[in-house]
Amino acid sequence: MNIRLDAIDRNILAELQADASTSLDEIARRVGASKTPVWNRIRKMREAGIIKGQTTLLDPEALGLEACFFVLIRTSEHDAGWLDRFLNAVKSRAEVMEAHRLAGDIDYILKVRVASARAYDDFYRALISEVSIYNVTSTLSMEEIKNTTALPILEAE
Amino acid sequence: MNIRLDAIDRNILAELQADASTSLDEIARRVGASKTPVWNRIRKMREAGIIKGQTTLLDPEALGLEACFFVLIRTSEHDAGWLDRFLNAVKSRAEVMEAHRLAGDIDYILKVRVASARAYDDFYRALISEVSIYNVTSTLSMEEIKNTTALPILEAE
DNA sequence: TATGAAAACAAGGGCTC
DNA sequence: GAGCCCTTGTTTTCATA
Repeated sequence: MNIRLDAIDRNILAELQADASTSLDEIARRVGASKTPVWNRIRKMREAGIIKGQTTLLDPEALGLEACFFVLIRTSEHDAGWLDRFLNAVKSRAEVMEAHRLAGDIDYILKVRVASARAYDDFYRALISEVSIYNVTSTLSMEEIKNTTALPILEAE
Repeated sequence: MNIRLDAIDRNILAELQADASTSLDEIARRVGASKTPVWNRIRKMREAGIIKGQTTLLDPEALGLEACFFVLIRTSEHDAGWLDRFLNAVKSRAEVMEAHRLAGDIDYILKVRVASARAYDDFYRALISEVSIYNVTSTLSMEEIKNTTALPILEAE
């Protein structure tokens, strides 16, 4: 699983993150190598799990997803049954784009995309009816300043 | 820019989100249409801005990005100069994956991916030296429960 | 006449030497 | 690093409702 990445590998990854539809020839030209080695590097990084897959990015607003909420959750319950129900609810709902367990006084944070404030309220009611939650703060995003899928590529590991 | 999406369009988008490398033939088979109409629909949705592009998803840990922080920011300053510096700092730093302006008592939230707590501290110091911030809460993610780029495809708009 | 099936073409990925 | 093959994206043509 662990392979060391050199400067060329990192450049290839940066190109693939920027646009997955860039042709092998073009990537090879940009990183200063030729087709075969570039393709072999990509294959190795895919096998090593560094490259997880390709996806198509869509515009949320064009799909009618006008609202994005961040949900800060504090809970008093930490038993296995509660956790199972919570994880299941979070993973099964497509509105939940992201969910993290946090260190500190907030236990969980969710990022939820929905059509409207009304749709968020439906989601919220469904969630708290499935799992009891001590304290929830729902915060509407007024403006998406930045949202990138491109991970920073570190200079050296 | 605005086009109405029917059930087939939405199925196509769902397939493309799940895996952008799926071939046209395969998508056509799955949505119950043939190649030409599927291709025309994809082209239209690209022109309409619904499809924004393709990207490659990488594994953060394999890239040495072991730490993910959520940064809750309250600020006392809201003048144009401050805002410019803040937006510029956020947009130019590759560690910042996501930034939103919020409604409510937290003004901004950032999601930041870095190699370590130490690297986060470097980022944090650089940020507050560029822009003065009234109150910052930095929270480490202990576990990424869910993280998807696939937007929910609503049944009807 | 508009839509989809199907064939033709071209480009690019995957593989070998 | 050069080159081949074959899949697949892209375009055009043809048929059909």
